[in-house]
Amino acid sequence: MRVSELVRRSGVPLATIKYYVREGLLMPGSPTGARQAEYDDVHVRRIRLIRALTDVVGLSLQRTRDVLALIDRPDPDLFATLGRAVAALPPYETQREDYPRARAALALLGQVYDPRYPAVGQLERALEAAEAIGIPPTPERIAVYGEHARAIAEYDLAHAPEEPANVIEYAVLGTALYEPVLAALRRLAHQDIASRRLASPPRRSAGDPDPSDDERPDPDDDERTRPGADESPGPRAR
Amino acid sequence: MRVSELVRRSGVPLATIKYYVREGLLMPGSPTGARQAEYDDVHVRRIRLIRALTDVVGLSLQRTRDVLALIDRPDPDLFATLGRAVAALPPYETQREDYPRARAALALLGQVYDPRYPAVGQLERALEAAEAIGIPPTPERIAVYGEHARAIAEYDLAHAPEEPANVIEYAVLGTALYEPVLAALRRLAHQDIASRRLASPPRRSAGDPDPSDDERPDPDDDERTRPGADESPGPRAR
DNA sequence: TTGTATTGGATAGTGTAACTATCCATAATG
DNA sequence: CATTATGGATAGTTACACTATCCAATACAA
Repeated sequence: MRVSELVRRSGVPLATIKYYVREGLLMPGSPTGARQAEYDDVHVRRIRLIRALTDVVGLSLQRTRDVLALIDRPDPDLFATLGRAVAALPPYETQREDYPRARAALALLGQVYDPRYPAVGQLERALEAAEAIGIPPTPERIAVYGEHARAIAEYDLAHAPEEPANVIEYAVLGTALYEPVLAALRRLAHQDIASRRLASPPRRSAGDPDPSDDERPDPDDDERTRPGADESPGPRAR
Repeated sequence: MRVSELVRRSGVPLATIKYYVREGLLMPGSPTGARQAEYDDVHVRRIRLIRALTDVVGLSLQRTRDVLALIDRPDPDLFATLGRAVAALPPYETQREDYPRARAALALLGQVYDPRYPAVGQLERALEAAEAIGIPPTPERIAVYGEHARAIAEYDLAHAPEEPANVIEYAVLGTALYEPVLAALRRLAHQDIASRRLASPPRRSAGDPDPSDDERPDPDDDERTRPGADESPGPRAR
C-alpha cells in the first residue's frame, strides 16, 4: 500500500507518520523505485502499537522507542529484557543503593529484593508517595495487594506463548498494556462497590426518590450524580 | 513559617512555589502585614501531594488541580466525586455512547455497565489497545483480572476512614496513589516468577564484568538475593 | 536608624516534546 | 501530458512546566 493508504488505515496524519519514521519509531517503507515506497500491515500494526504505548500507557516517544527496540532486537535473555522494559515504564526513579520500603514490602511477601530491579525503585517511590500524603502502606495492605498482584502475574506467565520469539514481545507488551486494564478494573470495582454501599445512606435531600432502592449504581440521571459530567470544577485562574 | 522555610522544607524552588500559587494549586500564605505572609504544614503537605500526583501518578498540573479541587471542596456525593476523580486519571477518553468491550467485560464480571462512568471509557480504551497489538483480552483473563481487582477494591473500601470528611480524600487519593503500587508489585511479581522459572539459560560466565549490562538485574549471580528452593516461608506460596 | 535581605507580585524567558506545515523535485497515474 | 502523490528536508507551532528577572515594600539585624 502507499502512504495515503497507511494514513487512511491508521488514522494518523501523514506529517506524523513522517515524523515517526524520522524519529526511528516506524520503519520506512520498502522502496519500489527511486521515489516511491511500499507499506504493509507491519506498518499499520506498528503505528497502533506506538499509539497504544503513548496514549494508553502514557509513555513518551523516547520511552516508546526504547520499548520497541527491545521487541525488534530481542535479547535471548528474557529476564534482562523484561527488566529493561520495566525501566521504561513510569514512575521514573534514578537508581539508589537501597530502598527500605520496597525491601520491607518484598520481605513481607517473600519475594526477592534486588535494588537493581527497576521495579523496586518504582515501588519505593510509590510507597513513599502514599506515605507522604497520609495513606501509609500498612503491612496488611501490602500483603493484600502483593498477593493479588502475584496471582495476576502467575496467570500472565502461565499464558505466555510457546515460541520463544514471541515470548519477549508478549512479556514486554503484556506487562505494559495490561496495567491500564487492571487499573481501570480496580476503578470500576471501586465505583461498583461504592454505589452499592453508599448510594443511599448519608445524603438525601427532600425530593429524593427513594434512595434505598437498588444495589445498582446511580440509575438516575441528574447532573449532580453524574460521574464525569463537569470538566473543571475549581476556581480557576488562567 | 516564611517562604524561605517552605522552600527548605519542601525542597521545591521558590519560583516553582510561586508558580503553583499562581496556577491555583497551592493556597497563598495567610498575610501577616501588607507584604508578608505565613505558611504552615498545610502548605508543606500540599506541595508533597502535588509532587506525588504529578511525579508518581503522572498527572499534568491541570489534572492535578482538578483532583485537588475535589478534595478541597468536597461534594457530599462521594460517588460522583469519585467519578470525577477517576476522570482526571489517564488514559483520557472522550465520552462515547457505547463501549462494547467494556460492556462485555463488566457483564462477565457481574458488574454494572454504565457508559457514563469515566472508568468504563478507560477500560474500553485499554482493552482496545491490548486487542490492537495482538494480546487480546480473553474472557478468562478478564475474569482473573476482574476478580483480583475487585478483591483489592473491597479491601480499599473496607479500610476507609470513618469520618465522612476524610472519606473523599481517602477515596480520591487512594485510588490514584495505590495504582502505581499495584503496578509495581505486579511488575516485581513478573520478575520474581520469571527469575525462578527461566533463570538458568544462556547466562553469563562467573567473573564476567559485562559492561553493557550494569543496570540489568540478575538475581541469579548472588546467593544473598536468591530465595532459591524456597527457604523463605512467606505468604508467597500459593 | 540605617542598610541589607526577603518577600509578594508581575512579567518575560527557557527548554523540551510532539507534532504540523511548507517546499521542492520527482514519479506515478489517468 | 497534466495532475496528483510521494519522500525528504526544514522550519514553525503549541502546550507545558518551569525559571529568571525586576521591582517596590517591608522585615530585621547591626
